[in-house]
Amino acid sequence: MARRTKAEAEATREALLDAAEEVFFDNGVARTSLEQIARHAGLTRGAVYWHFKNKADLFRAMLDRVRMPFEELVAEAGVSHDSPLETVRLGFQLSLLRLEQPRHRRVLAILIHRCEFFGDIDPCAIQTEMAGECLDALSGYFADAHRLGLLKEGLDPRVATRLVQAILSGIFHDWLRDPDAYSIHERGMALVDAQLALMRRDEAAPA
Amino acid sequence: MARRTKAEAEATREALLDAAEEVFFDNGVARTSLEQIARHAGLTRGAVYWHFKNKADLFRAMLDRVRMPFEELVAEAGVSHDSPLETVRLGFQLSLLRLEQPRHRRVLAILIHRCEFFGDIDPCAIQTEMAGECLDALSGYFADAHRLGLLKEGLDPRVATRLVQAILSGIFHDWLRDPDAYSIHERGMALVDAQLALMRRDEAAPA
DNA sequence: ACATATCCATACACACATGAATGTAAAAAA
DNA sequence: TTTTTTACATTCATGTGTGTATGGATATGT
Repeated sequence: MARRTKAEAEATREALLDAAEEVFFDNGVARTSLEQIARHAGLTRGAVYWHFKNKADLFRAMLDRVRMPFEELVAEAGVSHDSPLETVRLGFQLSLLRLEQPRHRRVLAILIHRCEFFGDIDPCAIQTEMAGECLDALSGYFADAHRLGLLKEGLDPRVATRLVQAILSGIFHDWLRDPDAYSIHERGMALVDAQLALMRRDEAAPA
Repeated sequence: MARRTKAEAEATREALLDAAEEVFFDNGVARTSLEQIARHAGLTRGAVYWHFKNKADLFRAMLDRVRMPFEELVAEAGVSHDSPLETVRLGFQLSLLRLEQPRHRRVLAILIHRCEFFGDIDPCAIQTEMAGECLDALSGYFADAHRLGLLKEGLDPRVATRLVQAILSGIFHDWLRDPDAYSIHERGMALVDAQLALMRRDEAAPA
């Protein structure tokens, strides 16, 4: 076929990434060929190999459309709370809200449940990286909370950090196995609020 | 080659499963051929196709060597505690201890991080099933704890259940991404003990 | 002791995915 | 306008895995 204008070329690139999301989600990464992705977008493998080096490169590009670390979410919201515990709640809320967007839901489901490492892609390492960013942010907030005397007596801020991180990771994985079963935002916020209530120092006994 | 005795045949079957564990763990399920598994066991694909119908069947057999639900662990321990919260702690402890056995560690790492669905195997469904068993057990224990007035005032036993389930799921997934980084039993028990302490009703105010 | 079923190796046919090579018509540069 | 890139489609060569069919030697039942 003929050459397209720059805007049209960018549109087909996006179409390929959209197609990749859908086919990867339905069939798994390993079981889908580049031919299937191209045909699902109404194109051929020629288009794929023009825009991307290979399957791993396509996969990376697909991930790049959705990644945004924990702290940027809070920073982008622009609201700076006086209490670090409220900041944690906000970060939680923003993270869960983004998960309910179809694109993020699909891509993360692919990353977690529908691919294994191939080429130079190691989904496990990517997950570890994302979890690490989240952990660093949380540990900072809980260290502040501890300094301000907001945590329950005898509660190590590092333990508090790991508890909340584990809860976030847990509801994330559990929900991702069947995203249509319930709203992760709704159930997740109920759990964080309950947990934060448990970890907060009793109002009757200020520092 | 020649026919083997029944014991020898069973031994080669186990050898194939052992080889499958190692190669699946190293290369991922999709990227490993039955040829690789056979050669790693010092055999050929003929042996594989004799003992197993196909790769999915081999995979299922590999899983069957390690599966044991949450409640059977507690029942097998034989210790019946007066407090359901202690029972939860025991179940947690037994689960984490089993995870540190090399075989369980490898197979679960394969199930969670190194395979996507293929043939009639859906790892996601298997995970959901395992999580469901765990959730059912926990919800029973926390319902009992609530009836006995062991939980903190205002703490819904269903919320408590989901919190502990999320924590278990979270530390499980996080640890499995890098099992050699730390002991899941050690860190996991610290978290459960902290969480149970947070959820227990204060001693000063009995029911 | 004989026949047979078992346990595994070897060989074959088939499908399918990859990556590179080539073709091509239009957009962009000159 | 002419030339050169661009943005794909088409074709081809190669490798690799699967499933099955076949063979062969021995353990096992009778």
